[in-house]
Amino acid sequence: MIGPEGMPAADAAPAGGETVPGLDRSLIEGLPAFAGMRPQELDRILAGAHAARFAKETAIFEQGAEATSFFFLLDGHIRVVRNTAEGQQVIARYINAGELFGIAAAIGRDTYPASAIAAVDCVALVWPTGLWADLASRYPGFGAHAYRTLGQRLQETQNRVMEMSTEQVEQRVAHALLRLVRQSGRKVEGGIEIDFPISRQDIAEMTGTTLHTVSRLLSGWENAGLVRGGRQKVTVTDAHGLLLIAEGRRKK
Amino acid sequence: MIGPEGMPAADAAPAGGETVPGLDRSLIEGLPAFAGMRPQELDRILAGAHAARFAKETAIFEQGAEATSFFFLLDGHIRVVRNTAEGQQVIARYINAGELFGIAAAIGRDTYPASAIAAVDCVALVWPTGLWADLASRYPGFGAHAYRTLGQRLQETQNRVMEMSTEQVEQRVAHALLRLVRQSGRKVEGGIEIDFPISRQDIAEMTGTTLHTVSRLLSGWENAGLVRGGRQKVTVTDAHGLLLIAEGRRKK
DNA sequence: CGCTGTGTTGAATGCCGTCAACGTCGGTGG
DNA sequence: CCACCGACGTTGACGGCATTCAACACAGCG
Repeated sequence: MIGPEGMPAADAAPAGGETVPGLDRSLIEGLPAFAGMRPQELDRILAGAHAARFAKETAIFEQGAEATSFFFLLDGHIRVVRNTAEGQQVIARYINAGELFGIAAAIGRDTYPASAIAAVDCVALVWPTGLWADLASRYPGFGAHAYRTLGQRLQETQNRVMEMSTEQVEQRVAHALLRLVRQSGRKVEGGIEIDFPISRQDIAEMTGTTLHTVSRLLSGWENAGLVRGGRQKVTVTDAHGLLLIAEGRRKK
Repeated sequence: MIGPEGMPAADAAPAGGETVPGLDRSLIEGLPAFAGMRPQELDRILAGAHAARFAKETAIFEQGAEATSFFFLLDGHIRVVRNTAEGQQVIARYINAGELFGIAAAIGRDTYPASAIAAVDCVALVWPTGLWADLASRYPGFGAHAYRTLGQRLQETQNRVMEMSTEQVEQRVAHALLRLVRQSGRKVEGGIEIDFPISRQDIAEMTGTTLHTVSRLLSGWENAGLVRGGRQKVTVTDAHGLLLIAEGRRKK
């Protein structure tokens, strides 16, 4: 985990945050997105960025807004949300520390296709969109990593379409939980806990169901000893058992 | 439409087809994917490719196979299909003439994430995967177009997730039909026809439902004068009426 | 100490998947 | 050319899963 230590607080920062002088290359060196770069290249990349804090439950950018920046999450967890014309919302994915996000520029868009909400207090690097082409071409490894990320997200999204097409709600929720603990899990005694606050409603919006159904399923699983619930908290205590449900091979 | 005329037939070609000498740059000049390139650049790009024919209902590549090539569809329509572990299949999208496909290389994959099946007889340009990095960096416009395409597909896929999360089957099928006629429609008297053979089962696999439900819906819409059906054929006769259904604003 | 957001649980409705049977078209081979 | 056969399509009946409606419990916070 990348801590915000030494990061000057920029409370109530405007979207895009405030410029923070003296970003240290140790923040990003060794991370996959910046692999294989020499120290002075890292400095050059950081020279175009500033760091910003985003308080829990604030929007980092909004769906439909002009894509003025792209981001790299240093610390925290972000919820990417899409709103339908009718006002319903769907959670597209969660972003973890170490991932690029808001890279509309990379795919030639000029507005953000979704909103990004800080699930907890977050710290991110922010670059102006105009720097994308420059960075991607000057540091091919960086661009390649970004496009690989994009490809992975496309594939994950298609997996989700497949799940929604072929599986029952119970299996989809189980799959979603397993994905969450794999991508954002934190070991605690007795299981793996999802590392950020997540409500039944959130899980419902990830799986295309209702909070009622999610609540019922979690209650049942808790009785069966597969998970432990809590307010905006889920701990998986028997990942293997949950996998059986996810794959529809449960006994009953 | 780009015709296969003058294209030497390469029946029973292996995946990847047979090399066809003398590809003419007129095949691709003026197309968005190759916009802004000088004639000799087009020739250079074509020098690395060969053209191949793929007979209707044959596989151009298979999910999980090593990604040895990437493709540009000159003529025809391609069905991109993903298979679940349990043997069910889901149609990820259709590819039309003028689109790149099989670009696993662009996102750093070494196997194809889905299968590509020729929905009709097709003609495609084929490049070895190893040429991707070269082409994308030497001709930035080409790379940018490919990544834009990728981004559009990601967004379409996410739209589909939203539809499956928030809409009823009836609306999803209506949306799917509208998308098909918009992307692959051919004007006929009395409406717009989907330009390739498509069965009720295919539509079901696009929308996460069953052929029975699709059949019932199409029958109903035919009685209401919105579409005309046929064996592996659908013609939309009242796109506006269908849009009302798609958006859930139908009278009854 | 009340208010709001979150979570739980019961009951009823209904969409749509499943099962079943039949009809129809088109290609193929005799 | 015609008969056959398999793929595709239609329609009815039934039932189950999950949403919807409703009521209540509980926690955190001002």
